[in-house]
Amino acid sequence: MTSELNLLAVIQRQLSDLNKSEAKVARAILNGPEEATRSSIASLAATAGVSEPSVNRFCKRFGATGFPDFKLQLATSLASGVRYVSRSVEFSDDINTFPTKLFDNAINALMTAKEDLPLKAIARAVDQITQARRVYFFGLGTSAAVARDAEHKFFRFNVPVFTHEDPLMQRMLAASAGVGDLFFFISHTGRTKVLVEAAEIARQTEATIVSLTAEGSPLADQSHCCINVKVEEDTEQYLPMTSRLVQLVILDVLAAGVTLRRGEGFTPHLARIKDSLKDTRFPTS
Amino acid sequence: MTSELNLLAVIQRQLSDLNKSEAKVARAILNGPEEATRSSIASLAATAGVSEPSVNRFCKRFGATGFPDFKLQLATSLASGVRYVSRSVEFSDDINTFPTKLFDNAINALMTAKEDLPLKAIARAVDQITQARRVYFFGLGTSAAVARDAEHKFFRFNVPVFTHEDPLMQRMLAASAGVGDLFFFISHTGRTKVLVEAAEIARQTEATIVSLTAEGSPLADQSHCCINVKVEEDTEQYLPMTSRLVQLVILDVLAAGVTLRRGEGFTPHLARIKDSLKDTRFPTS
DNA sequence: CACAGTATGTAGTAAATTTACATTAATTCC
DNA sequence: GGAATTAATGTAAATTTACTACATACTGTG
Repeated sequence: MTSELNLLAVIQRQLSDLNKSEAKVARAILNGPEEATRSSIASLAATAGVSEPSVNRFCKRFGATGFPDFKLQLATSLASGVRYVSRSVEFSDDINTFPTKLFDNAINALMTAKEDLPLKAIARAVDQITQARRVYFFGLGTSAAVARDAEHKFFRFNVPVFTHEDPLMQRMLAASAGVGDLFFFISHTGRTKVLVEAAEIARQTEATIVSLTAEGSPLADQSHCCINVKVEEDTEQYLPMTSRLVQLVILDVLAAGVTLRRGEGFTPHLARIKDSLKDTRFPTS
Repeated sequence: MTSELNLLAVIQRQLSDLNKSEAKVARAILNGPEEATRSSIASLAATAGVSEPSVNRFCKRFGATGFPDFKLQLATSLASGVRYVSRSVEFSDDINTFPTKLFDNAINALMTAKEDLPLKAIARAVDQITQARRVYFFGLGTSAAVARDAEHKFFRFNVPVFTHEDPLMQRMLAASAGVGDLFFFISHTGRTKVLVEAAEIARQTEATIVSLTAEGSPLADQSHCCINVKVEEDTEQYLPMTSRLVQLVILDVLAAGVTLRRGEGFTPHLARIKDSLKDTRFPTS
């Protein structure tokens, strides 16, 4: 009866506590959830390689009154958009399956991140950015692109923003920093040597260090304010796919925070910037 | 089978075109949709004051294979329908509300985009990237950051990838293109003049033009293959916040597609690149 | 090794859904 | 306006589906 938002995750979590045949059922469902919603108890039992009552018992174990009720719950849970069990792309995937998987993983990551946002750190970062005289966004690799995005966004706020992908430039700027300078480091792992070194250098000045990175990492240790993003990146994947999405949205949040801090009087300024782009575009038919 | 976004709306719309008893069923369902998903065909027939086959016919009329299938669709539609309200940030928002709103909007955008992905265009783009000798990712403004991200990702695939934010460089490279060159243009509006011009120039060569942009835009017109992203950007917002997220995930999809095309034999190559980054990081405690 | 307890399956039963057909209502055409 | 035709609805039987009670097999323990 407890309408669980997220049935697949519950099943996944309890997988180890299940009986042999219940586990078979669980795996069959996790393998093809939407197919399961369309199956009869007989066909699902056949797919799982168990008897029909085993399926029925499985359903009751998960709080349903019976198989039809379970299917309903499953369908509802699936419809809420996302496969909560993050699914990695297999070589057997084709064009009909892997795009959806990647989108699901992305959505999943954002939903998970939304669950416990580090609001205090965000609020603090907004304060510090608002007060800063100059803001430097530093990242390397994939995070460089995130930094670049942040630059474009924050540029709108009249704050002098700078980005540099070059570690040497990052070091030099860090070394010559002073009061009012804010260094915003972006890194998924928080362990990239040259970036951490730049942070260490900046830390010896009067500058403020903010980072968007993993909790407890060397980079976090160097920061006055660390916005901690917990995203379990699929380790089979060879690139941080989902974490950068979360980083981008968090930067959106910071940007929105700064705008709100500026108050309504600031809106015309944004409008002016937007208008200035008008002539660079072909008019809409 | 056409998974309709909002079944109740469809029923409401067709209400006048229905037979007497079908209309009774429709009203019964509209009256208590979630109750309907829990009822048997008999009890719903009783509530509506019609016979069981009438209910069955009603279900088939709305594209279901039968009553259970209809209930499933209804449940799905009810579960997903709720969160389609995108909420914009107000000046009255505080730290507890606006971060969630921004995350919701982002999640929404991805969910909506996932609903109808242009799979044919994606498949085609994967083909063309796989075959290309060289790939150029071009974007301006926010899309430049997306292009940069794509560069990092696709670099892993042994394809020579290039990005340039400078419109002049973009023009020159476009002009000197030839067979085997692929230009991948990224633009939310598809109307940015200098970018469209670069596309026009490239179009006059033997190069392939792929774009990730709005359907029917000038940029799309110049492309051999256009991946169409429909995201209604909140016009009150002064920046394309959500569309770039969708663009990024679509580029992930393309990258995954290319990897799959390469086959399993390619995995060691990716692993080698990953290993090469090892020494640039502080080891995990 | 036997016993208790649990897990799983078999078979029968009840329920729900669908199909085929009969009946009634509505519409058309002389 | 009334027979003929077509569509709409309902009845009842057939079929599929799900559930229950019970039997068997398996697991672990004294």
